[in-house]
Amino acid sequence: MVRVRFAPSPTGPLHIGGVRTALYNYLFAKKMGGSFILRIEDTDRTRYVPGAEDYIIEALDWFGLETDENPIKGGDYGPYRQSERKDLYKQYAMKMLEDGNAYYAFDSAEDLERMREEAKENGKHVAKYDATVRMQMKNSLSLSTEETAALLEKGENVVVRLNIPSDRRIGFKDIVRDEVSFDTKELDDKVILKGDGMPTYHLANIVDDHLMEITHVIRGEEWLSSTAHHILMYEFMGWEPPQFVHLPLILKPVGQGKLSKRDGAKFGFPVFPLEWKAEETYAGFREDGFDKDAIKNFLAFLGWNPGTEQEMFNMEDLIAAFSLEKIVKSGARFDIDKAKWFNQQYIIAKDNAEIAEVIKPLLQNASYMGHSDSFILGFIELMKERVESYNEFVSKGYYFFEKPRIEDEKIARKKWKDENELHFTAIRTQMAESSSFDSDTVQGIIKGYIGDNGLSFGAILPILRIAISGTMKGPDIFGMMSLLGKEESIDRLHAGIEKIKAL
RNA sequence: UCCCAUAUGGUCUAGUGGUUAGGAUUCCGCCCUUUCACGGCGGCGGCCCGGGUUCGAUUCCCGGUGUGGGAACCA
Repeated sequence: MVRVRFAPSPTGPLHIGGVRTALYNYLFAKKMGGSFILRIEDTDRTRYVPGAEDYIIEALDWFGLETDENPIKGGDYGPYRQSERKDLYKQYAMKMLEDGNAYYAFDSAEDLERMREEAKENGKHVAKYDATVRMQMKNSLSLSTEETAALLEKGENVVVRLNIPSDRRIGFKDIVRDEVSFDTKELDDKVILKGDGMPTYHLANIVDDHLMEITHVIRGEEWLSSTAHHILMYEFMGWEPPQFVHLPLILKPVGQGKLSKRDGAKFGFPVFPLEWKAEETYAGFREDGFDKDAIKNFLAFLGWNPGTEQEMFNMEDLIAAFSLEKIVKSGARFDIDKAKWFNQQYIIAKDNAEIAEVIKPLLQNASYMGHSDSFILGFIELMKERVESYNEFVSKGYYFFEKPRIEDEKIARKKWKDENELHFTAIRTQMAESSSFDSDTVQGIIKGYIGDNGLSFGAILPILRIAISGTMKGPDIFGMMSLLGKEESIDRLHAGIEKIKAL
């Protein structure tokens, strides 16, 4: 039975890279008929951000990445919040202590600082708390039993560190990267239990993954370097380690480094699934009008591909096609253009009624009230191929709900001829007299008039379009007029012509 | 600096000891549409570098370089 977990830390809003990690875990779990677990890694009390856990849950919920076990609904392996498992970790730290695989250390922040300074003076570029300095530090290895007991009694700066063996090669198999190995002399004696009694990530992680019977650890590549520590800890505990899968990181669109929360504002696109409001506000894909399925499809392809040329995948197909072996090894730059393209494709393919559910609140926010469902559905049909986000239905299609602003003044001026006055008066009269006003009828009236009077389409259509919608860009003019209705179309034609004349 | 990982058009990627190195996106052009968009067609653009093995290397080997990550009582 496959069991995987998504284990974010509630230190702020869930990053889009975290969403991808969650997605891959979910896809793998579903593919294998296994369980997908949410575990909250809140062991750092100084970085805890209220609301972050709710945000994580809401984001997963928005994407429909349902978890089988989580802090809210529980499960057979709970609790699922590490802060609630505090006592558990201590036991295992004690076990490692007893076996000599860990030791107490009593160094103060100043002691550690001094150690680092000295290392630097000795020409070392990296200062690690390891076998080379271990015996010069204040710990249960360097101190006598009595001294140790006294310091333990005092209780200041007491941490538990891993006793990393020297001269060993720790190797493991990563499903994406194959064999990876580290020399233990590169590894530091990591703190596993902190002064406040909380475990660090490393301890909590292996204890929980073991206790929760996690079979595959699918996480970001930033963890690759500490995996040797984890393997060693599984060994110390006599536990079977899970399979490891380190995902390539998502990089900035341009420049150096991984995608960060600042990049959103910098490049003008969201890097978070949902909007996050704190001292600063960070944009969210949802609020920016992205479709959740489009984002999932986009994210799935950032670091993975099925090896075929298909790239539009619904969840079911994605689950069927997904495999850990096809995960790409190198980091992927975040490309918002690709995300927008996926979004547009999804909007076009989406059922109008479904789109209506999403955009109705947006229309309300813009104070566009009181429109019938059929009007909204007709509006969606006309606009869906012309927007790349849900929000653009409102920003680009505003003139379906209020009087248009003349945007293409230059074209209007250029196309305006005095005789248009006469033509449009005649057209208005014909429209007023028409008993029906469907798209074909409107088209018949306009084209008929043009034909009967030996005019060119170019003499009439651009002015008509600008009068109705204010812009040269937009859906089929006859469809728009029909949807707007006879009264409104005639009114706009009249008012529009007056405005154009005055330009 | 050390360790680990990684390297195919601008970006996301497929793939191979002999291929015109494929797809997607972006950009450009044409067609469709007397608008825009969608769609269709076409184009620009690529195997990190240097050695070696080989009849032949983008592919295998060695060495560089670039890039990413890590080197916390953070995750």
